[in-house]
Amino acid sequence: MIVRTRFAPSPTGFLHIGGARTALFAWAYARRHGGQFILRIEDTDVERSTPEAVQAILDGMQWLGLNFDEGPFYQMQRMDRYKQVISAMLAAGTAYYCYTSREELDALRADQEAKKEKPRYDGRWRPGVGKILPPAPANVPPVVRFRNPTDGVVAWDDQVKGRIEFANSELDDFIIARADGTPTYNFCVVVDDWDMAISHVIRGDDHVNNTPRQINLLRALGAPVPRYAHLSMILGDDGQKLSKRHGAVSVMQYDEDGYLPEAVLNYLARLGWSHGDEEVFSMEQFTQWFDLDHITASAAQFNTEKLNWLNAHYIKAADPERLALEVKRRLATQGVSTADGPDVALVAALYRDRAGNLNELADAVHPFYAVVHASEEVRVQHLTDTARNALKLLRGRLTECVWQATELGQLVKQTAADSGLKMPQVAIPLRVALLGLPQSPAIDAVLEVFGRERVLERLDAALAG
RNA sequence: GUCCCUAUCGUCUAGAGGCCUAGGACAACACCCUUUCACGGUGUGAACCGGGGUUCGAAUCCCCGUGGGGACGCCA
Repeated sequence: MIVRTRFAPSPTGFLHIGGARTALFAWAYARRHGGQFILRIEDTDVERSTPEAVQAILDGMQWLGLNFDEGPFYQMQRMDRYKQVISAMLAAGTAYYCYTSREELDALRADQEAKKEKPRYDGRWRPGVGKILPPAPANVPPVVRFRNPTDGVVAWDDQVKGRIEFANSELDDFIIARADGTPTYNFCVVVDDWDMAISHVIRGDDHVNNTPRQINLLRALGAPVPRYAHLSMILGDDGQKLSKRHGAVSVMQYDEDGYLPEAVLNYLARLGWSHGDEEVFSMEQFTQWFDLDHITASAAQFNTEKLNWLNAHYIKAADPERLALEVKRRLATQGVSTADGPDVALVAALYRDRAGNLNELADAVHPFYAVVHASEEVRVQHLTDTARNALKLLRGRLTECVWQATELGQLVKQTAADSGLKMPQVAIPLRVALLGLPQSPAIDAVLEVFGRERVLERLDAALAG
């Protein structure tokens, strides 16, 4: 069997973390089996779909590197096909016109709710042997309903949840085409999955209840039934359902917040799926390991701390040149140019072990390219008279020496000794003088990367102040 | 209300009847490293929702309860 999976978002908002994981799993499954991954935009809700949302989804997919082999397909461009199938169903008697108005439907629902029954269509326009239908009302444009089987059960072996069964008596004759003729979701999905030869439908858990309807539809059409895998949802950090107020943010927000895509991907891969004790792995590994058998059936809570840890891990391992690009991009938005300073990759390499995210990295690197004045408190505490004297002594020695870390470190150490001070008593004031901060990576490395000229410049400015 | 799904450390999870005195990771805590701040290293504490079965034996299978989630649209 050729594996063909799809990701089918509706463009009513950005690509959020839940959608991203669904896309990731569907993508990985196709990759794992040498199949195809298809992107399909479900834009039949004309009211809420926007081109901006389509773009946002595409951007999110691209940032994550979830490349698709076919698509994007747009359902709005497939209207002719849907209408053709609907006519065929009408002709075959597997679908029928229903003239029940929205008002009547509301009344029916209210009545059923009052009786504590499950609200559903009562089949009043469903044709039946020996059943006399009322005359079609003149000015009511009809909807088209699917003639769902009335008895028996629909069942499937869900690849993550196991066997699921629904009694047909629980299902009603749902609408497949609106009064204006446009097809509805459950219908479009079925026709698309059929036409696109989707072998595995990997999607959110919220679609479990749609599955029996879709299977019935597929059968009525004589189409093959794909395999289904329903992923349980992702809860927010606080255990609450994800919503706009609770962390359902765009994946692009993670870019903005300084996350590396591979960290987000790795985190998402482990949220609801596992491969023994493996925690840190590349997408190459993931696509070799991924399977549907090891997906958790229950909902998972998002844990920002673990994501942060992974992000820091990937930053430590990242190529300094790449880090430099990210840092420059971020500094540029703050109006800071790195053109006149030391090589950004060298500075980034100095700081990558201690940055939690790319924004922190950019902030740490910042003082190398723009004078950052130490706070009054820091100056008073560290730039004492004894410290200043030591720095003056050091300054003199710095003009002549070999500009190399080990050498520079020795010099600082020697200066401390000559001034009757301990190493930190010179190193810390030196950090304050150079970077405006009492902490930095090893002072010898900082000096080396910073360069003689700039070091002397900053030292002079600090000693003059 | 009805239907469907689900339940192992605070969190993500390993676990397919004996390998479980329940493993790993994040977080927490302690110690070590150290030129500051970090990184890192080592170690500690921390869980099978409750009740019934089945079985020689259950975290694992079944039933009930409880908790959590989803669905019940001319939304997707």
